[in-house]
Amino acid sequence: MTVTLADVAARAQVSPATVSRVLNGNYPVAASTRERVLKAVDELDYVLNGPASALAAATSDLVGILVNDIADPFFGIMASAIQSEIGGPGGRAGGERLAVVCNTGGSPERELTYLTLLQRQRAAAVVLTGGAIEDASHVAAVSAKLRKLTDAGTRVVLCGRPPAPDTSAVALTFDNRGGGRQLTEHLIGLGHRRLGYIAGPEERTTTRHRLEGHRAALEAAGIQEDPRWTVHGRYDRRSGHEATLELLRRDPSLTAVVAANDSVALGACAALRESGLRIPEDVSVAGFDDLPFSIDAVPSLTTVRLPLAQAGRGPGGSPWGGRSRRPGDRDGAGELMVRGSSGVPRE
Amino acid sequence: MTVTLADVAARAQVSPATVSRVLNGNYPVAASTRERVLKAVDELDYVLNGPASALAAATSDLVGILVNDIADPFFGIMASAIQSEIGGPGGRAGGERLAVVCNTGGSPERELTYLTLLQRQRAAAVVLTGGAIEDASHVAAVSAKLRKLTDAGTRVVLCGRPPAPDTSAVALTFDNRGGGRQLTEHLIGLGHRRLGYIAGPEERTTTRHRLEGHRAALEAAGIQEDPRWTVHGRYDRRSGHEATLELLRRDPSLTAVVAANDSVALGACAALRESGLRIPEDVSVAGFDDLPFSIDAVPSLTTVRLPLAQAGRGPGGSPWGGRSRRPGDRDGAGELMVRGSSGVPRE
DNA sequence: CTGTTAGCGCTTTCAG
DNA sequence: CTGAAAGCGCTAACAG
Repeated sequence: MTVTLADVAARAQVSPATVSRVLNGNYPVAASTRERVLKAVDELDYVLNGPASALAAATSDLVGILVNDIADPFFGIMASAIQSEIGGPGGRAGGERLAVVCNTGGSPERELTYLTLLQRQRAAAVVLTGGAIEDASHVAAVSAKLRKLTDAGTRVVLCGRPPAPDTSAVALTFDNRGGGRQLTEHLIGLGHRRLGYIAGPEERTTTRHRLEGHRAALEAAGIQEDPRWTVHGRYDRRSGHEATLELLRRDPSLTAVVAANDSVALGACAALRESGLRIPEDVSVAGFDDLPFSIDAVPSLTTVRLPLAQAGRGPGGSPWGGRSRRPGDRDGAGELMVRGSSGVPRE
Repeated sequence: MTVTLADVAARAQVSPATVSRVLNGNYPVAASTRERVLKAVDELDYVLNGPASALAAATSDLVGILVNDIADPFFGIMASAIQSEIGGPGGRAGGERLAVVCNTGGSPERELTYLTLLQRQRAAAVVLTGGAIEDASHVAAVSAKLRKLTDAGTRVVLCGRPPAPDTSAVALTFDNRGGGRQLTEHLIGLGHRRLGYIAGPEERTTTRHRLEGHRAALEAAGIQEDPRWTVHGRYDRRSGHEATLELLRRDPSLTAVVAANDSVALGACAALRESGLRIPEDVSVAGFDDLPFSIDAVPSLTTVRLPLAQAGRGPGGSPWGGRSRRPGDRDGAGELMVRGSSGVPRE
């Protein structure tokens, strides 16, 4: 049947404990013994039983990464960054830690379900990425779960979402508000006074922060916002397309459209073009995130670059290094990327 | 300390065995008893210990999905599709199965490492997505691993890569060869006779198949291929940019560039534009995969659409349904999407 | 540095 | 339909 640690021990003529020590490399073992054990492992083609060792040690090598949409490169890039950060050696069995990417699809229930599943697996850490849902009861439920997780020894990291109060979770945030503000300031500086805004789903922190930044810029410039200028949608291209058509219907005199993210902006560009409008001559467009494809849009997209690839490497050092973030550290700042899709308004 | 099944049993005044049966729902239990148990679970806020149950039952709910690059939507879309396919109820503990997305980064070693990790976790299933590496020793190593996995009861599914001989792995392939051929036939039909090809990394099945399709089309049209017309690179935008410059240097008379995938094609477009060439008037460009952003390129990309979102739903029914693929079923066919980036050659 | 000895928390026959 | 008991395979004190 399946080879167990005891079989290896027998073959190497040592005790099971010794084999375990060799495999985990966390305890001194004589070189000659180690070799003998390793040889036996190899000959028997032995593979450690993960559940058994997790049970005995009361921890596992799993690290859960929750994402809202795995098909969206925004999350893919973060997940990739996080994974390579934790991937290094250091896992219990001398091997790598297993990064578990879980796709919540933006659903609160699934988020909670995955958190429970991860709790059940006694995950070593869980990382929640992207904007959080702002519904009060859900926030409470998540906080409670996170508290249980940290109590059980699971490290919790929030990446791109605000800190969870009453929780020992480390938070690495992005400055969505500041980025949104910069973007709109740039457009205003160009002379725009009538700007449409395609926001993401409501009740999402990212959505709210970006929108707040936009409004702060408007206000600072003394521009009175027209309620017709804001439309909510999803974070995808299709949504950007529809929302832009809606915006145009509501107020054809808009000279700029600011989108919740780059995908939405691409959809907006398409809608504008179909409507016979030139970018940026007739309408300027701006995105957010600076995903790789944004530079290839024509004209290339003016957007805000977020340090997505630095996710998992907090300002206070890697959250995996055991050091938690020092209060006072700044958010991951956004960098305004001015490109071809924004220009001076028509007339 | 942490609540165990025994605590629940005590509170519900039943034996641990009964609690287990209620939780797993795979054994008759009196309704009144069940309720009592569920109530206790709720009151105690009990969470099943995954490792312990995996150890005792010798299986787990984990499903591993191996991807070459999680930041690439090509894989993200497939992973998402697979996850939603397996996500439904049916996991051991009545809950969802935990989909584990593992990022190999295209490295053979990491692929093997993850396979071992998954084997160690006694995964319920593993899905390998995307092109396989063709190095003989690696292929042998992977096959051996897969055989061990299936022997241990893990279901193995190959998605977008050729079947593994001597393995009971289910394979769902994409018709890369046919797609490549269609694309080039389209270009030839337009009048192109001098076509550059930016291939993916060597020793990858996807790369080889797409290239073979391209060459088959060339040959069928009686076009003698010039060795200078093919360049190998990576599956990303940057690579497409560099390769295009190289292609232009080698033979400025090229009238079309066929790229390994859409990202590469975008890079190619950028390089062409920087070189003062218009698309498609001076040079036509074609991609592969039809990722969401491709339609938003300007001009929009002529490409081949692959049924990525159907990954995990094989032609013979879902591979998760227990039914394996019937021999003779056809590959996931590619659909030629003719768009603005391809046109008749100059002159 | 190595062996012995208990469990970790759950599932699963086997009885009742 | 329910309980008792025997592990699943490994780790972690504790001695030597």
